[in-house]
Amino acid sequence: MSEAQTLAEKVFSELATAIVRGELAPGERLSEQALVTRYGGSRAPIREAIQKLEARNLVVRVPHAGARVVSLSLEELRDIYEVRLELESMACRLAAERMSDDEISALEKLLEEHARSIEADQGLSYYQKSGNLDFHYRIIEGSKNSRLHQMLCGDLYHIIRMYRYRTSTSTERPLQALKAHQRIVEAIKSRDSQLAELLMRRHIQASLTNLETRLAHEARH
Amino acid sequence: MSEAQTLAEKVFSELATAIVRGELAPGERLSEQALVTRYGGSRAPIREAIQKLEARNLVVRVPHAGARVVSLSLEELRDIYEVRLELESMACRLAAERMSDDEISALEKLLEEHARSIEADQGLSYYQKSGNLDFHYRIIEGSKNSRLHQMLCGDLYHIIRMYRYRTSTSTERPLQALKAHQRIVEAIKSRDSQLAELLMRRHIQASLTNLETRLAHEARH
DNA sequence: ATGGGCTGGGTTGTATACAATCTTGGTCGT
DNA sequence: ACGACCAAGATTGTATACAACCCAGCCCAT
Repeated sequence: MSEAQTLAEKVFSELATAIVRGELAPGERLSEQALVTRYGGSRAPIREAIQKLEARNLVVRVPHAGARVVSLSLEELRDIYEVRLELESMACRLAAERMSDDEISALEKLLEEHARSIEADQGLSYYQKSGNLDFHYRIIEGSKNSRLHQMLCGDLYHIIRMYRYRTSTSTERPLQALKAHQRIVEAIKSRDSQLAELLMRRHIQASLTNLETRLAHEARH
Repeated sequence: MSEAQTLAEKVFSELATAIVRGELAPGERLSEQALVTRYGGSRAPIREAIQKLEARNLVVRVPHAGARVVSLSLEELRDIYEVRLELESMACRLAAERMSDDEISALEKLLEEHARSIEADQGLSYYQKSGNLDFHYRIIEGSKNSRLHQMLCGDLYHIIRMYRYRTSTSTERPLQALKAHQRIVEAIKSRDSQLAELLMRRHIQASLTNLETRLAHEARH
């Protein structure tokens, strides 16, 4: 993802992916000593890495008590999705107003690739893991709002991806999602910002209800 | 604002207020050594404090080059306000749906106090500094969305307040703002979430244009 | 048996020392 | 004179050592 200019950044990066992948369970404690023996170095850069994780809301740190991998309640997760829903709808509206024609045509090509990927049946997981995010990522970039980009990509997506990991979307969703994406791009292409926002809102809301049913299903496990 | 359980938190708190108040100019460099001699302690807690500041986007840190107080371009400031506009409008919509009747009546009383404050002419500055924020703060809390609260109060408001400091609002605005606040509360009381959102959007947009004209005026100074 | 207090171990917070990197000033060459 | 290179100084990143604090387990009293 990024080149580690310093040891602290490197450790941070590795820990972040480990948390997102679920290799470190939510609520699990992060002992500085243990991390030192595992990743090498000394406690100073490890502490810095942990603090960077705290800044991105991936761990919770209480003074004199240590750091734990964040463990979100269903309410908190709902809160996050609620915010994401609003921000990404906003991003889509702005993208419809601000994306260049070149960016839009590049986006169309991306969706064509996705369509082929899905037909091949092989790239189903590829689409879901990287492609879907890639689409949303481009929309966010298209908003031309750096702070919005930072909030969505820096702070929220890690957590969302973390909780999406276990809820591998059903086989039906990729097609459904692709169609939604196509309609969104269509709206963007015609510079209909209101429609673009509305479509994105519904698209994300669908994924939210999807997640909720899965979480509810898992809760009664 | 908060009780400092550790030296790092204390230094962080002091530095944060210093930055917000403009005692540390945007772009000014923060030398760890200098901070040690000023605030006491050693470099470890100072570094931690600086990192906390970075987490809240109050300073920018580049590896091996040190930390500087954030200096926002007009575009970045516009981006931030754009996001705040959306999030706080959202908060107002949610507040209209979720605030308890008691909270709403408490809000009404707050506005009555503000009205008296303004009439007394004395509390004009009080209103602007603390009261206005207090109103918005209660709306945000009323949204019952913890992450939204965190983003608006934790990340965005420090920066907004930092740049509002020099642009002391004109004497006319408090009255105008109070009226807007009253209309908003009215909408909330009647549980008209759409109207509440719209009113809040316009209210913030007004303050945004106000800020923009002041910044433009200052730019040509 | 149960609840409260205390003590020992371990963890985090802080201080100091060393290494790696950047910056600044000067010098040299063109 | 101007620009590039180089070295010294200063600053940040990292390592190690010490102090303060929390937590678990045990003991004792009720």
